[in-house]
Amino acid sequence: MAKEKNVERITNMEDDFAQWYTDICRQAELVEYASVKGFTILRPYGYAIWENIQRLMDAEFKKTGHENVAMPVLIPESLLKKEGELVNGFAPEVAWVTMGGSEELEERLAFRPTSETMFCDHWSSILQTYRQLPMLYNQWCSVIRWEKTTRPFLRSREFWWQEGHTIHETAEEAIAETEQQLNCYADFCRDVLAIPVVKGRKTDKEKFAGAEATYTIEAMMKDHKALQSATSHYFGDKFSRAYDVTFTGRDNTTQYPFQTSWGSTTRLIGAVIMTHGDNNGLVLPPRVAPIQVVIVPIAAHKPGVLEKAGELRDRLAAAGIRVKLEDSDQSPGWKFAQYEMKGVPLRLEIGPKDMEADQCVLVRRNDGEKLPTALAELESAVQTQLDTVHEMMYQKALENLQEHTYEAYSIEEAKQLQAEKGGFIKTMWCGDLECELKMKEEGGMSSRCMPLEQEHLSDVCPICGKKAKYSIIWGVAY
RNA sequence: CCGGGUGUGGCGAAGUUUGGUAUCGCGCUUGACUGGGGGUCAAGAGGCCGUGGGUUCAAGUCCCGCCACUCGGACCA
Repeated sequence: MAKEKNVERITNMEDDFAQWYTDICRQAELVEYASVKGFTILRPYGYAIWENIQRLMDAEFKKTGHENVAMPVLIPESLLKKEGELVNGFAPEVAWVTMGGSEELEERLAFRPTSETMFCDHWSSILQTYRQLPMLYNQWCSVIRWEKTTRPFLRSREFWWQEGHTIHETAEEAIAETEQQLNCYADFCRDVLAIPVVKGRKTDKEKFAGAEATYTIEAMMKDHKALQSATSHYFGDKFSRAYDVTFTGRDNTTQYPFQTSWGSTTRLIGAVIMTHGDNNGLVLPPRVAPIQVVIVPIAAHKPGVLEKAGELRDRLAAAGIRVKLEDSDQSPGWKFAQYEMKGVPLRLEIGPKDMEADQCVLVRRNDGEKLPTALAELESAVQTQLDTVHEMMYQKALENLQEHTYEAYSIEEAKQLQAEKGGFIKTMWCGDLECELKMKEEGGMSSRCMPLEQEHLSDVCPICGKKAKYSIIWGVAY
């Protein structure tokens, strides 16, 4: 048997899922801990995934007319305090700047935990007429929240994200924007990350501080826990009023615009890891994989092998595929294991035997299938396999989601299902906070969302027995 | 923030019970042979033992404080 080297340090996900996750983050060279507690460094390979997410998602935002801006990283305390709920929601986790050089500042400045206030402040100075509306802004940046417990990608004191902020003339338009962006996220997860999600609305308890409504997409990880993967908020005119953002309407009266915000973060990378990864390491969806095909030459010293491998690399690169020729002098077996750890969707093996037959061998990361492929049709075969891998990954994740979603008709049943199987538990709900708290306390689950696709499971809330208003999903969340 | 665990070359560990001047594997460097699942051999480089204090002739080892990471919980998106 071959000796195990690097991978021996990866914990099996069945033994300890949390440790498996941490091992992958480090072994696949995605992140490293910084010397500031709770902060992480995104290493080149991890950042490359984020760059692909940014590039593809940003293109979607642009299609619907959004423009990117850059706001200051610091927010004056007085400005942050103008909207009460937002302040209360974020107060425990705001970091402050109190010194400028050696001078104490007259007013302390908050590192942005989110930028609603900055956008509102800006709009209050530039908005004059309904003709300027809507304003559809987005920014890619990092924010700081002083979290107590941190984990790579899932929760850290600084994280990278995009935050969209828009204002509209009417409530209807703003609500439509909120829905559009939620759908944008859900489609992105499906089409780019191969992650199925449940779209829904948050309960009052779980919604964003200051929002009128918060919409969410919830994904299920391989350990059957829930991960909130993006959110979209409708604010009504609450912030507009708090920050005195006004415009002159069509009827020549002063009006407050209606506002939305929506965000997704590097947490999406955590979702990718826990949705697709296996005991050999990362499994990356082809559309965001920094390397889509790794070429491993076999017997590279034999005449013509490296030249042929280089030729194949050039052909694939010319076809727009992200390809890497692994021509180091490591053994082929080492390379196989290494690029499996890094989740590269396709491996291309080329050696003397292949060259005689004018073929190469493609190997899929997700299922290990080896596919002898004629060199003549390499580009199309690779493209087809990349699409196949994406589709297979999505289907597998969808099965996981569906097979671990259960219906419950009593709190005992919900409790038992969660304890024995985990996953999403669907019930009806009366809408009362007490029942939500009871489910948390007794069942150990928080509400994930009230799905947009509402179902009628029964007439009553299984927790209190009163008339049910909504169907709702419960789960243990990250 | 509460509770458990862990900090020893880049990584993983042994050594701590019984104090005596740091060991092993991997990785790294150089060279040769190899090459279709983590190859072989040879010669090398690399360590203020997380940190601050204390006890002692002597501390990786004993005592006290602190810090970081990690697992679980609470809090939180």
